[in-house]
Amino acid sequence: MTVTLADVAARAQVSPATVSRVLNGNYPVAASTRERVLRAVDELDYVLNGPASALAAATSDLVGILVNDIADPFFGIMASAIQGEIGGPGGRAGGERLAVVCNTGGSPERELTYLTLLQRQRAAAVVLTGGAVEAAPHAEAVAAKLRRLAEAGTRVVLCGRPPVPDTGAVALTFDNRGGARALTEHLVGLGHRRLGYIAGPADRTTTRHRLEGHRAALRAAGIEEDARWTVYGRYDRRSGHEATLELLRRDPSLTAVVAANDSVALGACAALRESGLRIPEDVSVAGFDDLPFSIDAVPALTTVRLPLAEAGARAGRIAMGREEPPPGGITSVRGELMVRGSAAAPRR
Amino acid sequence: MTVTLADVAARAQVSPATVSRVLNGNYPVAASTRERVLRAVDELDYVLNGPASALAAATSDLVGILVNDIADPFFGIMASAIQGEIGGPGGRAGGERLAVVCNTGGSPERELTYLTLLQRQRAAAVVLTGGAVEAAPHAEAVAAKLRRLAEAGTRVVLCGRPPVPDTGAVALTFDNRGGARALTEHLVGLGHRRLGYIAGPADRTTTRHRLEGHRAALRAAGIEEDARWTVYGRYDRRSGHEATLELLRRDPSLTAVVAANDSVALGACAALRESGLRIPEDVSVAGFDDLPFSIDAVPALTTVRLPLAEAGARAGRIAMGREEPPPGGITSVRGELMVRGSAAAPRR
DNA sequence: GCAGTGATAGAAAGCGCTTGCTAGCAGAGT
DNA sequence: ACTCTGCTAGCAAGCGCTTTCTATCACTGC
Repeated sequence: MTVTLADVAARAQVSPATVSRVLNGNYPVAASTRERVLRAVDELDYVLNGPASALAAATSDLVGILVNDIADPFFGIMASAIQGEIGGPGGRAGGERLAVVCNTGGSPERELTYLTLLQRQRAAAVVLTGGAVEAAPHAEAVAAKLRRLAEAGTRVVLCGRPPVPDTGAVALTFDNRGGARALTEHLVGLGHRRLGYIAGPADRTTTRHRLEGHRAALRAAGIEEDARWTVYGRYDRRSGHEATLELLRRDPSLTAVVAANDSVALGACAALRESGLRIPEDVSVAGFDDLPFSIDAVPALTTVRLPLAEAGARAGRIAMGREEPPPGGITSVRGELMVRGSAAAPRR
Repeated sequence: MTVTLADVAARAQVSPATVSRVLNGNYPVAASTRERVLRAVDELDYVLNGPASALAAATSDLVGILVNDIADPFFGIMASAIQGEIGGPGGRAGGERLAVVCNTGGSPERELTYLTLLQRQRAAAVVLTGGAVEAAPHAEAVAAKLRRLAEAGTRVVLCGRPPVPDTGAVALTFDNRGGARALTEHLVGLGHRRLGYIAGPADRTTTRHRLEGHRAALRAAGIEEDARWTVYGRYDRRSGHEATLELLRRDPSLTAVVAANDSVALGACAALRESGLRIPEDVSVAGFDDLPFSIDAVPALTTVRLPLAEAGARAGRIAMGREEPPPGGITSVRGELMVRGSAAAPRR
């Protein structure tokens, strides 16, 4: 029923071996023969059987990209950049590879299961993006999985994610700590002394690093920490909205709200406005990531731009073996402070 | 080097066949035997060889999701919902399936290539999302591909995409025409008579349908069309920005700008503001899709909400054979007009 | 004119798994 | 006691491809 290599071979009057070689192009085949084979392929509308080929060759052309939330442009932009370099169809990369993105939804179990699924498919490479869950049992399970993948010849790249020692995984880490620190320093420089902070989920590396940067800036400015000023939530708008109301309840005198990311900041803006507060006159707001919509907020969001596309592209190239990994397999990618209208000197 | 079924079998003192049956669970195996096998699997840290299994069983557990732009939440939200139902890891679906999203970037060639790649992998199902390219040669090529996929037993579902006749593909289509019409009717009802329209790429079904709906509303209101009022662009913010400046140049007396989607609308807002125009006092703006950030625009965007998550979930279930396809394999999903602050009665 | 040399093509042995069919065996029925 | 039946487990034949090794053939050079 379905066309096989043998059918093509018969039609082209050559052996299956020859057809295989024409298709893979890694063995000399006379031009005339090649043409005959190609014609037969075309006429029969033959499509290689991926599993069979992967089995025989002991390699596959699958590349997995793990993201925490595919509906979040933060990941979408990275995934897009990675995929662009993987080649996938249309990429300038050589053999066509199937770059697939897997949505973990931030769940550690799903992450692990996807990793297993990818291992099962004998993926050529795997790129993990975004913050990792820090809880020890999970972190260790992931490390073990990555080690095993590497052993099986799968290239592993971490993009915007902290290094995982002893796994052979290349890490392009975002300098969340530094970016957050610069951001808060900017606010402090404007004169803010009472700053609320809306953090992400408590067990994520990204959350911790950004919070650490924020606190480092406060400490450097001699501002004493107030436990009421930090609220944990999720990385979405809704969470920013809720958390802001909570912050306002805890301390109505806050002059600035620093959000874990831009979506959260947007939710914060909405909550502030609903509370009758003007931005930035009454309360300044700052985000993180500088996603495309952030510049359209009114006022435009002061935030930290992360080179998502660049980092993704680089991760993609490294995953494809088209670029040298950084020395030591680890490098830190810095963000850039984007000063815009949502943060100004406090007036109260 | 790598552990195989045979290794597990040896360790559990059973035949490979038995191990396979334990793992697939579709054949009676005595409880004691099963347990012994499972223990061996665990001890050896065995991971099934996907390609081998797919080859032997002539099926795979891969489900492909094609999106036009993975960095666009419009697709991200649908993809997320689809993936949630596919089961993937963590889903309540039975056997674990690898739901993968493929980013075509809106390119017809890539779309075709991904389809081939998926066919090559003998995917269990494929879900195509978003508008299709209408150019005849391409549309036909896609139709042929879908037909072939269906023949090979791959379930094909179109989500937010027009039906493709004679392919056996199930279609959950968005009623873009109706939504657009309702939106423009709303604006016209507010008193607008000179409305600019920023369309998407000219060859997309989505673009055409929305534009048709818009024009139908104008016609119904007896408003004569002006060719200057329509500008084509892409589905992104930047395009909205540029197109708006162009519209303003062509006819500074416009009182409303209707955008192809919310991102475009955001760009339009920015351009209007830069041009010294207030929203909605001087110019009303309307979007489409109602993405999460749209409510945070200032003023909040009047737009048409598309049930992206619901449609995606349904598409996912159908792809998994867990829900009956709609009668005739085709159904239209309606949008809902969201009246918000960005559109008001014209003042000039 | 004959061995030597390259260039091409074929034969065949798997790759690791699934599954139809068969075999063994214990308890049930007569 | 003997066949029948139902439950398990094993055998072995592939699934469709890649790749090593070998064979063939046309030249080349002496």
